[in-house]
Amino acid sequence: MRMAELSDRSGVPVATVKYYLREGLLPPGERTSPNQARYSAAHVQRLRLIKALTDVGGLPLASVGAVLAAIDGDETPHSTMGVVQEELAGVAPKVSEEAAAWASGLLEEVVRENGWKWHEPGGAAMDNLVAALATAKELGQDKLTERLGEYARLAVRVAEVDVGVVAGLASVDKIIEAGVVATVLGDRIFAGLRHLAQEQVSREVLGGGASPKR
Amino acid sequence: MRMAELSDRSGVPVATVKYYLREGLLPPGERTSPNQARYSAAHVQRLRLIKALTDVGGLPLASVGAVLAAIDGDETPHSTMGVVQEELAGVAPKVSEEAAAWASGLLEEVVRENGWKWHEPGGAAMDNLVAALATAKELGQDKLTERLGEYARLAVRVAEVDVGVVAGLASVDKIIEAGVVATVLGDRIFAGLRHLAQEQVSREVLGGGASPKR
DNA sequence: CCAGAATGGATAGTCAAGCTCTCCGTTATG
DNA sequence: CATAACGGAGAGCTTGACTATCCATTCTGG
Repeated sequence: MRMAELSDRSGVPVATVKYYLREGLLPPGERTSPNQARYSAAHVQRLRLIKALTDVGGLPLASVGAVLAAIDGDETPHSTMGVVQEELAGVAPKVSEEAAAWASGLLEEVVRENGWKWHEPGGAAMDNLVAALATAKELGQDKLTERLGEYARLAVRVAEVDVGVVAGLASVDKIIEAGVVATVLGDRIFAGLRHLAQEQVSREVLGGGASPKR
Repeated sequence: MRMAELSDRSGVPVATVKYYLREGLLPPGERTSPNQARYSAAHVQRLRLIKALTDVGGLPLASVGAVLAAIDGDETPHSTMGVVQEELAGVAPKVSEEAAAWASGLLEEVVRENGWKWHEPGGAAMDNLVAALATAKELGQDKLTERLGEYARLAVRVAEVDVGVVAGLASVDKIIEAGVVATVLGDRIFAGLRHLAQEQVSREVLGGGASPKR
């Protein structure tokens, strides 16, 4: 297919497709003459993935580029997921030295309790978590951080489901793409479910009150 | 205190504080003369909250403004949380008509299984969830959506902890602010824990492989 | 008490992200 | 063969979130 059809099938405007080509997010089509190209179903799928990562996942295009490069590279699923997590986490906001130290200590405890281990510790995901905990502390929300252990135990349960989603897929490529999608969309889906559940539980526990306004 | 100290204690540059004042995110200080003002500890706290919502929560300033207005208004905790969820969800990405219909059906099932009810159904949180599910469908990630029920059950468990965090606080104001923080930071914290857990579980289940690259 | 720093207020400028528009010379197509 | 579509490149646009510059007051330390 050519530009117009690619644009049509993916729902992405022609000008935007050209922009993605320029930025290297979409691989060039197969040349049929010095200045004509043909695109495949893979291009449509790729555009859909880009839309999912940006619109639903909220990733900046630069991060999408990094994730796509990781998918295309022949890394292991594990290391590809590492890239996804780094990009999904983004740059952690800075917090005060002492709050960060306190948060690291708290997290350390949880890590120990759960018997987690790292070959190369750290990573943006952890930096972000530390920043979020430190921020909660700075805002004086101690109740929230006191429950970290409970959240961690539930997070393990969720992660088990996550891994179940990707395990048992046929090809490595499938596993990688499913892993990326499960991680990025999974966060949104779980957050959405949590919000719905919060409303239900809070009505049960705290009692009525008006339903939230639209 | 005056500008310089407010800026210093909150870590927000003077120019930015002035900008927030202009935008109405920060209430004006108490006048001491026609063109001088004094700020209080409440202003410092407010600035910290703004930073938390933008930096950690990733909310645009306009949404922060809406959330702050809801906090300041004398709505019930329940309706304030509704505003937070609306703003946190943002504008749901558009998806195809049929994918959305399918996702709504799937979600309907989960809602029924869990016995959830709404006075005024819908809301941005649900729109977002539907969009995320529809996107997963469009990407062909059926495994993910098949597990929705499991995720929902775990989400309820998480929500129970969430509500436990805010329940039993002394004043209504405390409950509201804690609720906002727990919702916004809670999403980040849980996502972080989930990512850490994913790495642990995937190594156990899928076996080694290199650790993700930094 | 007074020089110099700080303040509040307003306006304009900056920067990055993510497109979108316009050309242009070439290529397909009815 | 006329006209529509294409690819490629460049400039332009919009939004969001600041940042910088002025300026007329108001503080403040020696």
